[in-house]
Amino acid sequence: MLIDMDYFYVACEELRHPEILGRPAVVGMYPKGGAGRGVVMTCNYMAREFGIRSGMPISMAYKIKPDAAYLPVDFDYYEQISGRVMKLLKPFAEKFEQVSVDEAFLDVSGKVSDHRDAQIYAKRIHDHVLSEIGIRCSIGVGPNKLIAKMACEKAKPDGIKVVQEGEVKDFLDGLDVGKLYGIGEKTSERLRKMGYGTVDRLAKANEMRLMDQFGIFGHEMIMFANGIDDRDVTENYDVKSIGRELTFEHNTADDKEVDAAIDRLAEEVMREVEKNKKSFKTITLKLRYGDFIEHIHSRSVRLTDSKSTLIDTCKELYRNNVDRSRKVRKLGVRVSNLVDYRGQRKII
DNA sequence: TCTGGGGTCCTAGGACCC
DNA sequence: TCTGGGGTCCTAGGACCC
Repeated sequence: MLIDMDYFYVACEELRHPEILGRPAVVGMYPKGGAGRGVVMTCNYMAREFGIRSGMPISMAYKIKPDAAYLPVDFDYYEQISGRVMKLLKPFAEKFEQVSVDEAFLDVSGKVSDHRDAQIYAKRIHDHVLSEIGIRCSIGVGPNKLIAKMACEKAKPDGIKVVQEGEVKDFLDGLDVGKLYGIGEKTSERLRKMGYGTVDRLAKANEMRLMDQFGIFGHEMIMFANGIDDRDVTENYDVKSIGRELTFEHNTADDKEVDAAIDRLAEEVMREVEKNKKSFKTITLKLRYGDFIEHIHSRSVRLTDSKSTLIDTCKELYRNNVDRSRKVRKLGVRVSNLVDYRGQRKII
């Protein structure tokens, strides 16, 4: 089962701002009355009726619907609600895997006997979340993660869709390849050019030809196109990297401004690193220039948990690599190669 | 209309070691 | 004189997902 909260961020805002209920509403990064440089993160279905979509520049949404409710993102608040939802969901599953703030896989293989049973079980979960938290969700049920996930897409909003083993082929046939999980814009364009525009065509594709073009991914795509997915629902997930980024209000070439941003980002990264009790080895600085081209610069150091090492390394990476002929739009700081930090002992 | 931020995984070349 | 194969780690870039 894949359970996905409907328009989660806006739904959270509706909980604490009931006055926006019944209005088109948008949660976005830096809304600033439509003047900010952010995008729509989530919008409710009323806003979607006007053509507003997540990922759309907030300025565009504002032109379409200036009188919608625009709210700034508050990740801490959404995570708090998310924690309550996940705690409610967990007992319904034999194995439970949270995949994002608003999504989780539940292995319920031993809890239900057939598809009717699954439908009833899913409805119980849906109603429980609605009554306890006040948020609606959509639920997809299938023989594996891939089908559950894609069934959930069909179920949205506020619905339940069960796809049985024998229905998988019918469910996938005729679907655009871009709808298949893991196949985005670039890959679907390439597949279309090769004559594999639909999932059923991809399912029967020449494997050698696909692997020649895409490597192991070519094999995986064919498996997915045939509805085959043997990924397990994995309970204990370990974070692999921690990062923070920010977009400047105006593109900049000012070292003082960049340094201040590095200080801030490093501060937040370290807070998260400490919360997760990790040390790190690799430091990555990301630069996006005014022309939208991104570059990353990284360096591995001795295993450390020191904020000053993080800050100094980032500033060095910046000075050694920045292209002075362009201005910087966005800056990112990330640490990876994480190792569990053991107790109070300093790692030398 | 002008484009966010949090992540994961894969690839490929080069350095280095045995 | 010209030359191996296996493996790991590092860096940079890119696709994708939510």
